[in-house]
Amino acid sequence: MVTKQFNGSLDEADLTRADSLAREIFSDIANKWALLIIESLGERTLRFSEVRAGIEGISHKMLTQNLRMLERNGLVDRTVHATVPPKVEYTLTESGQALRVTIDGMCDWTHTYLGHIEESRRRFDG
Amino acid sequence: MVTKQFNGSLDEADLTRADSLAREIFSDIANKWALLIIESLGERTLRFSEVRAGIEGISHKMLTQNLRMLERNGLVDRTVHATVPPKVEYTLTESGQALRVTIDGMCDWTHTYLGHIEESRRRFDG
DNA sequence: CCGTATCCCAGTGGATACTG
DNA sequence: CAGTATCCACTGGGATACGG
Repeated sequence: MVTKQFNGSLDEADLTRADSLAREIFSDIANKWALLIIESLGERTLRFSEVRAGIEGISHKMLTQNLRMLERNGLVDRTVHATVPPKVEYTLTESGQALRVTIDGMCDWTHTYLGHIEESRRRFDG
Repeated sequence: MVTKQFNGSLDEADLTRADSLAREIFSDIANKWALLIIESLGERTLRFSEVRAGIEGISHKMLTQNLRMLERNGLVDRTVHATVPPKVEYTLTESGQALRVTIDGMCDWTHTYLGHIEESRRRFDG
């Protein structure tokens, strides 16, 4: 980008691009299944079927779709073992681990405020 | 719950209930719009229309719906000023603030790994 | 076992209009 | 200005089947 040679910082077009990219990534990742998959993988390496078993209610399709998305964004590594039957393993990358830490925070939050939330719901619903 | 008097910990039924509740809360909150609303509110108090202006692409309906949900779960306070025209203000509660901290973490993460992600996508798509 | 493709329905969410 | 309701297009996501 030509304007960069005139100043060290990003120009407006770059900022816009970076923002919209950030927003796109956020939209990819800020969904229930993606977060649950990351949380479920944790520090382990799991097979497709094991991830599936660990997440109640996720369909085959949603799991595939989200794992692909996470792989594309570099959050999980996918290893195919050329055996019969095939065996495919998933594991979090460094960036995946980094995100997991923040998701752990969300989970902790949920448990910390469970009581508050239940009570708030009762008040609201009544 | 009767069994509680026999031991200090939660019985199985309670655990199941707490888990499914936690899961339900997680499903409520782990969606793009809810997270963006919380992040956008930050430490400020904003009117409905101001929140809307701050979040590109959110529809009137989605904003209302998510604000209601957040209010119900006790993450935002809603104050109606009985003026003409009406003025409704939203602000994060203590629990909302606590969750915001973890969402800030996700945003930081996004910006930290922006480069990694872009490159990973290029590799994947090619 | 894992992945992709196809079909199909239910529910999400946008647009619009009306109320307080 | 904010909320609710109605309508409807659309797609998200489940079920299923087949391929590697």
